[in-house]
Amino acid sequence: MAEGLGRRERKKQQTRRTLIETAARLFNERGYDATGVADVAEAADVTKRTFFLHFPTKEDVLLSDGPARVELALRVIDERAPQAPPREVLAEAIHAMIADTASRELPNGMAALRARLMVDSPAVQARVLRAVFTAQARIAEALRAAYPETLDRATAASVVGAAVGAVCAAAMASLQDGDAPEATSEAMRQAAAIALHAFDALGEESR
Amino acid sequence: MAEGLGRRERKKQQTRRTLIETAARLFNERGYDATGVADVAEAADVTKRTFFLHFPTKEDVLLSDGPARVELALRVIDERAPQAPPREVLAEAIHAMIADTASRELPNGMAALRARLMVDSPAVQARVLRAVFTAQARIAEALRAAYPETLDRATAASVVGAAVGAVCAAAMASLQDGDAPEATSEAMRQAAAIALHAFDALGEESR
DNA sequence: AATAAAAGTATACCTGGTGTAGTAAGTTAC
DNA sequence: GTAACTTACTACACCAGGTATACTTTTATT
Repeated sequence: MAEGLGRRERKKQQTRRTLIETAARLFNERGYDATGVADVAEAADVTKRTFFLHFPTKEDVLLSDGPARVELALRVIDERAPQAPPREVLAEAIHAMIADTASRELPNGMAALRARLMVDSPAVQARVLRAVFTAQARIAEALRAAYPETLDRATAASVVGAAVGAVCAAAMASLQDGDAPEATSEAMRQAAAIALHAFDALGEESR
Repeated sequence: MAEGLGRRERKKQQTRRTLIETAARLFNERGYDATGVADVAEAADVTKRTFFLHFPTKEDVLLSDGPARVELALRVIDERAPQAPPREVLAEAIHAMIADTASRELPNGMAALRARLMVDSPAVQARVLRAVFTAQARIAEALRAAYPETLDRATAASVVGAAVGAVCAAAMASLQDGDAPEATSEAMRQAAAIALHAFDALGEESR
């Protein structure tokens, strides 16, 4: 996406990629807490200050694909609503995010690393949860905005919260059981299916 | 609870209470980021080191009642399961937590302060979400353990994740709308009712 | 009264993160 | 082609959250 953006932009993206890869490698080798930002910068041959010009915190280097995934979900909602009913639109948005995670962050091992670091680093766990929470809020708002007559804020927040909460909890449980990637994404899909029954609680016209 | 525990323990609890009250007051007056741990310690007439002997991080001083609330939910599950069906047991546990929040942390303003700080301090938001996530995991495990034949880990994680996710999302939405405390707790109860329909997705014997 | 345990003190230190000013490379205009 | 403008990056000083260590003082035990 957007390739020919001049040498300056290309070098910037290169620095960014190098920082991400270097950080992932060092976190893997030495552990998260034992790897300082200074170490990552040193190994990537830039200064510590440059790291923070690319990522607001140490944890954010693990979340590079997050924003794109949220945009994906918002695009699905924008394209499918309000022709399709809320339940189907939300289902498709959630499934798009699950598929995106499986295709972009399983090959390079980023999802697995993040899941592992989440278990034994409070800071990583906190950052990931905050990203999920923010994404959830944006999706809920987009869904409400797509059906302004039939969905209020609290209801939209509830059904999206239920879906996202269920999917995340199932993913964590699966990963802690040591499941293979395919088993984990299947568990996420099943959790979504279960949570989407929250729509059964709503009136006919809100589903 | 447990009053006569000797002068030493009483003084320790007194120091702890003073730190909590002082921190809450200063956060209110000057804002969270503008108040350093050193300031809180100074105002409470102890050293910075003493603060960290009572609370592992600056954020934790806002979460003092959290653990007790989780224990409450676990006790409800322990007492009511497996006689009552999973759906009812989870509903009662959630309602107990909502009621406890409303009764213990609305009078002293702690809930309101925490909600406010959560909005404009990433660190507070992160810590609160992490606490919720941990609580959710413990409740899911307790529920699964109470019905070992009929609930697997992923399913338990899904329904609890749905319920907790919905309640939290609804609470945040309500608080950001500036609702009064009673309106917020009502929104939480409604969200729980909606999310508990996730049980409809399960087989007859798992509900 | 003597001893042990534990809360709190004093102080130095580490690391994540920011402010500021400057350099050098890349881009744009003449 | 060169001058002028941007901007990614550097260098360095600094702050706040959090930890390690060694010490003092109060409470509990016998």
